[in-house]
Amino acid sequence: MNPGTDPDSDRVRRPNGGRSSNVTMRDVAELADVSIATVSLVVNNKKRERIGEETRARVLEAVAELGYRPNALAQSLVSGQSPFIGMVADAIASLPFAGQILRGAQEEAWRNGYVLLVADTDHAPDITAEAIKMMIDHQAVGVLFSTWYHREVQAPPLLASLPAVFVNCIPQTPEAVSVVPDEVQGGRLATDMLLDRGHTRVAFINSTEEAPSTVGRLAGYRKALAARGIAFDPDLVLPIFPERVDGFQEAGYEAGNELLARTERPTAVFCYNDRVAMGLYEAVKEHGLTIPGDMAVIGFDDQEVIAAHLRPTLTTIALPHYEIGARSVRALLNRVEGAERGHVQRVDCPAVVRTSI
Amino acid sequence: MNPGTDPDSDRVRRPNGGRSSNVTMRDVAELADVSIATVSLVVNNKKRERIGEETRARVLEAVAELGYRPNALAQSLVSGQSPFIGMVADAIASLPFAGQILRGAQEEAWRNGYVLLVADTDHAPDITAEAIKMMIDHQAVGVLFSTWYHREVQAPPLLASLPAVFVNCIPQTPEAVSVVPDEVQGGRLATDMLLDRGHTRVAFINSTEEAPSTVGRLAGYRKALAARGIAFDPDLVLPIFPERVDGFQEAGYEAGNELLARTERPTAVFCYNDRVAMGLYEAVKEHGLTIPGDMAVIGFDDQEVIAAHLRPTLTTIALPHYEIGARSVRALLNRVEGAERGHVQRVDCPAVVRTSI
DNA sequence: CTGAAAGCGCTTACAG
DNA sequence: CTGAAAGCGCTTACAG
Repeated sequence: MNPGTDPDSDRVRRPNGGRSSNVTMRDVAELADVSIATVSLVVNNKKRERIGEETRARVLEAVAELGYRPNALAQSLVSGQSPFIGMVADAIASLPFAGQILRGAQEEAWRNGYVLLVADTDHAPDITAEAIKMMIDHQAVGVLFSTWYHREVQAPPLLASLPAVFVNCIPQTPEAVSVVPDEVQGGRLATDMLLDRGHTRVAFINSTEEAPSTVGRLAGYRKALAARGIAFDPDLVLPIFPERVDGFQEAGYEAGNELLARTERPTAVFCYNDRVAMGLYEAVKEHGLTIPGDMAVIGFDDQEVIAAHLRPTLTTIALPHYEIGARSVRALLNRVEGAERGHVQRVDCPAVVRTSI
Repeated sequence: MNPGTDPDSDRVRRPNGGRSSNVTMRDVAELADVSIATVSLVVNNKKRERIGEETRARVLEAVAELGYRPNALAQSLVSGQSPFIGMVADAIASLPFAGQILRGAQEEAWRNGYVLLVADTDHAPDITAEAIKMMIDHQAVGVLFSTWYHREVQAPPLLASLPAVFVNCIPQTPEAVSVVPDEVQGGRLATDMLLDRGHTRVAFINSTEEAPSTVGRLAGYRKALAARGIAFDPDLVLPIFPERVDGFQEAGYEAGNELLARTERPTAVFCYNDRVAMGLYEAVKEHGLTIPGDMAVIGFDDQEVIAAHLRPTLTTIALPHYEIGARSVRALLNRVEGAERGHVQRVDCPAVVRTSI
């Protein structure tokens, strides 16, 4: 701390904007009276054996006194290793879902020494392109391209220029790697749970968009039936058109009414999602019937606001968003390392048992 | 493109990990046969007048041919200006709300040439600290500290070391700058809308936590009454304890039953939030009454899944999350510039009219 | 009109 | 055991 010999004034201090945080390795070196190379070594705890105990202590003391923290940007520059993983999502804002993916991705990224650079594109192609460019410019090792609901997508052309993994979506490109929920398994699980409780006439209110969720869940429903030797009855699957009636709840309500008007009513119904179930509840109640007594119902998605607070609370199948997020960064990192060839990874959807079945 | 004179092999190419993207300014310079300084000038479109047309064209061509993009990290290093704004949120995952804040913040950040570094802490103090450190290490110009519901917070100590703005929350520190929703205005608006429709006995089902939302909305409710010369009747505000009954819906249901059992029923009710309204709907229906005929109801939050799809659809007051996010980065940037002294900025909550009043 | 040089904050062989 | 030097990919005075 020899202030007398410290040629502090000779040094050009912060000729840059001045916006930079402050104390650099050079400051530490001067205070500890060692070279910056030495500071680097002790700060990074490298080649421990080569640094004298006394010196190391002096450096550490200086670091503490100045509150020094290495500039991560400079470190990246020299190491050539970016600390960033990009994540471009079409709608973090719309649903809690995307947030869970983000969380899973973030934690797995941190665990591996990476940091997430996120962008919400709101489906705008130009924003998507801008976001990807931004990520490339910041040297992201790769990007997670994520959608808030499971679907097929057109991969943005820019994505070809760096490692990418598709999260909750599947592009046409065969070499792509995707991580998505296992819709078939989920549909089967939902149906099995109803069947397990002795129901044999199980209806399925399914949506009509051509999507992995609609076809997958239906396939799962049929598998469950087949496994028990129950014949598939087309009359028991009710198609809904949420876009025509302004929402899933509305569609579920109508489908429910149709179901309840039948002479031979199903005793249980598997709903395409919790919103549909919410509408169905409404119909059942208007008919003076009770759930699950007169009709058992199971949903899909585990959308907390609805599922946990309907009367009765809704048993449902959860979408494994957190896990999908986490696995996506693992897949991306593998891909960066050169491992991980194109394929889609399906993650199990767990049941959340409440009181509607 | 003189390959003969290009001493390519003399240059040490990418002695780093090899992870780095690829083409550098040096590559462009060689291809265009100019110095890297020149490349820099044309790429950044600086000192235009000083670059010959012919040269500029040659450089641009090389840039295009190689697909060169500047390394943003290196640029930051030399300019001393970070492109990052940190955003630490306690729960992006839980609700759609936080996502809207993120979106608003992101767009405003991009507009100003910044990029968001986001971290979801799930309320864990150690993760919060780690996140802030990470942001400091990456030279973020400042951080947005955001909570998913409006409340008072204890500012993390680390936040003292760089410019910060509190988003959707208010710390005790007086010099802090906060951006929050205007609860009083919102409460008043909700009540006014009911009053405007001729109701005079307007109940308010309010939550009991000591929070800006509960006290603010109540204040707004009273103001609206006072402005019309309607005496405040304490019996008309029903306290609920959502944590005791496992949810707002459940609490709203119970409060609804209590209200409906009264001999002199209110004709309209302002609910603390949409979830409470959802529970109230249930109670009203069980009593064989209709909304808004027998009872008008207005909510708060505009939680899409609920508000837009209840039967009848719910009129409610929206939380201006997007705007809060956008204003927060404006405030942060001002703070970085040295302007913006400590204060709290309240953003108006707009009404979303549907069919329940 | 253009290039050489210094420098941003670091790390890593290479000497000694 | 420790320091000087080169270099990461850029930008910006300063010469010419």
